[in-house]
Amino acid sequence: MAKRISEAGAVAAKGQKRPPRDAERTRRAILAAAEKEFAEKALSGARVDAIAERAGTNKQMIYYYFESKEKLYQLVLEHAYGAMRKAERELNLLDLEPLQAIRRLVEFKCDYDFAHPRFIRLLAVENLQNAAFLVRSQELKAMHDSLIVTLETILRRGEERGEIKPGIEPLQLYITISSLSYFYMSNAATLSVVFNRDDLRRPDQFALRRTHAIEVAMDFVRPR
Amino acid sequence: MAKRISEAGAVAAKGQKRPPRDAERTRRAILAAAEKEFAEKALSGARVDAIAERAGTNKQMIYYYFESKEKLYQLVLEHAYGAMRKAERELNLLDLEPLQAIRRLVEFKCDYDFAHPRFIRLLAVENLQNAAFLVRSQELKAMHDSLIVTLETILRRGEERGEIKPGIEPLQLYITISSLSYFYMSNAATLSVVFNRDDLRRPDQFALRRTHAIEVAMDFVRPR
Amino acid sequence: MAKRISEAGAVAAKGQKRPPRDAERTRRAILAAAEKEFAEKALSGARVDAIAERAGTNKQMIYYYFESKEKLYQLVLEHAYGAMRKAERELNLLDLEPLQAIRRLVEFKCDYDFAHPRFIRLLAVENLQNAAFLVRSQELKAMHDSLIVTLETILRRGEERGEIKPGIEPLQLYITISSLSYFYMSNAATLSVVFNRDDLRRPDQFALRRTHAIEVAMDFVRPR
Amino acid sequence: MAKRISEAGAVAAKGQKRPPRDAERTRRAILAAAEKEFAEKALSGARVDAIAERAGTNKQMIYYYFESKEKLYQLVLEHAYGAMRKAERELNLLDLEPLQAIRRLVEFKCDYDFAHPRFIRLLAVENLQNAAFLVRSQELKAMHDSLIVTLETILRRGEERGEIKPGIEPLQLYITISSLSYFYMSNAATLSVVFNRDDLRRPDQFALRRTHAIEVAMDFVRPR
DNA sequence: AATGAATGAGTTTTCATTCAT
DNA sequence: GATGAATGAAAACTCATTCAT
Repeated sequence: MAKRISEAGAVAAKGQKRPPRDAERTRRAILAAAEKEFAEKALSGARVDAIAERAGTNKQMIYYYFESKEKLYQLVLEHAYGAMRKAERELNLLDLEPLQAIRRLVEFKCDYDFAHPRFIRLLAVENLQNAAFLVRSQELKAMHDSLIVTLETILRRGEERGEIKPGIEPLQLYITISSLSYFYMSNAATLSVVFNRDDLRRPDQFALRRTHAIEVAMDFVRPR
Repeated sequence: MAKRISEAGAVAAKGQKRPPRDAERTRRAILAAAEKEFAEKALSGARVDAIAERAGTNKQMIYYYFESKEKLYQLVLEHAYGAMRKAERELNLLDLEPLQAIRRLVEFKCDYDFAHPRFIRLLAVENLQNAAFLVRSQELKAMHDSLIVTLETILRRGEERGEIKPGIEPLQLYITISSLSYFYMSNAATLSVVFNRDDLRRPDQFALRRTHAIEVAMDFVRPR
Repeated sequence: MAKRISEAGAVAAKGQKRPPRDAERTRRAILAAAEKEFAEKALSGARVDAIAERAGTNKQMIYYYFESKEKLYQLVLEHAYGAMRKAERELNLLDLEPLQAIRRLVEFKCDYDFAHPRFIRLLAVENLQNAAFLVRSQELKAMHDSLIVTLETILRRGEERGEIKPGIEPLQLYITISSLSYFYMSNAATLSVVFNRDDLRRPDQFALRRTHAIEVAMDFVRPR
Repeated sequence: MAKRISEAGAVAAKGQKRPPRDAERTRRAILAAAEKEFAEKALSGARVDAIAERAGTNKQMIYYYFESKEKLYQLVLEHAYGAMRKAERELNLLDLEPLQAIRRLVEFKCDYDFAHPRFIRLLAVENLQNAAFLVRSQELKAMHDSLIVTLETILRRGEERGEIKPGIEPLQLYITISSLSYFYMSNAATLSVVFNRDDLRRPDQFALRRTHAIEVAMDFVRPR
């Protein structure tokens, strides 16, 4: 983008009044912009310039607040992943009946994945990088496997009451529940092309997926 | 890029002797190298230089044979996707009993995903690009939805015989079957970190996943 | 490009002190350097690196300020052509007697062509490109044919007074007047070789051309 | 241009039968193609690939017959320039009456320039290169200034008879006569844009130029 | 805290030329 | 004579990062 000397800086980016020197505001604007950019373009495809422009600020601010593109990515990833984990914990699944808890988890996964397409993309990006940045995150590693323990508890309770098929591995179940909506969302683009369906991401179509996912999960956990 | 002069010129990257001036061989070497590079680094992260080095040739050959990095990516994608579709078609599911057919499809998906990690990654890459290249591929669009028609036939047959639960949507079922192994493979990196399990990609662990996937699918399709 | 670290950063390529971080100065230095490079080597032969070096900056600044080599060329062309047109307008030919006006125009064309060899070359370059960039220039197209109207007025005035031969086409006259010095300057190199005259571009030799050109033009416009 | 292995060389370029192994034919095809390419794109912009394709042969033949791109350019230039000089000599101006000879020369220049736009362009190209290749051409330098001597003779004859204004410099006259059609042709592209006339190169328009050029030259040489 | 200017190291692509058959 | 394959050098352009104000 060529700079034109004369008009430089005369008018603010969006024409909205922006209070000058608001550190926190700038920081957040950069983080939000970075989330979009990284989700859309992956780490290697994201451009610092583009992030600055999206944030309505300039490149230097990114280095001022975040040190480097990679550090910024790391933070974005932690934010996105942490938010999902936080929401997951707030489900308080242990307060529900076993079957209700399973159903609730499936619903949550579906709703979250549908509502957070950028999270889905960031996760895909990070997996393509072999979780190189997730590994380094002390914060996220601390959240570890509490969910698996929770699921284990729920499954055992259900088994004892005869409401849940015995022998289910909590990790496998979690992965299956996650996959049911994640794959649909993460691969919607190619699925749309291959099956000539351009409506998969429409709410009404996703509702069908959600119903289906619940049925698959419940059919699996219920004893026959 | 290190220059190898003496012995290295004689011995190709993989230790096989490479006859000079063999167009077809060079072409294939580039395609194979590109598949690796694109699968590892995505389109934006892949380096033409790196592809050339991996192929034991120089980058100009890439332009000679493939015109551009993007055209090369397109071809790689078509090859990888086409190969999967071909294998899928060769299952001849219509020759099997309905339940056997469903089980066979799940097994195939698991085995294929496990055996072709680069295909999984290329698909993830392409989805991050919103299938921008798949859309342009006339070849792949032609393969369209024959599988969905096949699944529909199988499901109806099974319904009629009372072996399969009525009302199952073939597209939803296909997506579910696909997701069961795909998600496990595509997200193995982050799952490993989050659940502190560095063994998910080991064959024995994947075997557990495979068994689980079959059970989930069969529990879903069987009438209760 | 040699790295100058200590004192060399202070002193620019031409021995003039160059204040750092002076956008306007850098921009102008690039434009001036580009004019030279394009005039000498044409668009395809000009090197972005060479322009940067001539401007005492680095090539990235060229992209920063001008976006691309072609855009830079476009600007250089517009500058050079615009300057000539401006000078032409400032002749105020309508304020002169008809014959004086014609003579004045011939003198101007000679003087301008002789003083601006780079303009001559840029015009040749642009013509080799079939005026591809001039066509796109809104700015230059706006200057259009005011000169032809002016000439028409002068010719008609002269005709009425019996000072100018009737029936002269203003466009043909303008082209002829332009050609008399332009061709001499644009083709001086080959003429020098073919006629074994290495002095054609010397001021004294050009003065002969100028006198000759005036005579040709005046002989043509005067009634017999 | 990417090569597709399968179809390589199966069909000839234009589908016309081309006798294999005809050295002279290939040579000429390359020269003709090169003339077009160099005239269109100048030396730096011309592509060896493009010349080969235009000639319906391959790059290597160019090196086989002409050694290098520059040598090929040199030959093209010599051919084009030599042809013009040859035609000029064949005018046999000394056999005509002085005024007839001048008029004949103007007509010839106009007709030749109009009929040989590539020659005009090659000359412009060579002048942009400061006649670097013309200088090296022994062949062309040998043709030297015979024309100037001829003109001198004609002028003196005319002077003696009182048909031609005394004191005319033959070199200046030759340059003027050359410029009258050359400039019109060489700068037709920019003139068209600037004066909003897209018809300048049409035969009927050029005929007007020709008439005008003759009038300018004759008005100049005739005594008043 | 904010901004525009500057830079070094890449990255894709091009191109004249040569090699092998 | 003819052709396709191969290569080294350079070209335009990009991009993360830092400097100066």
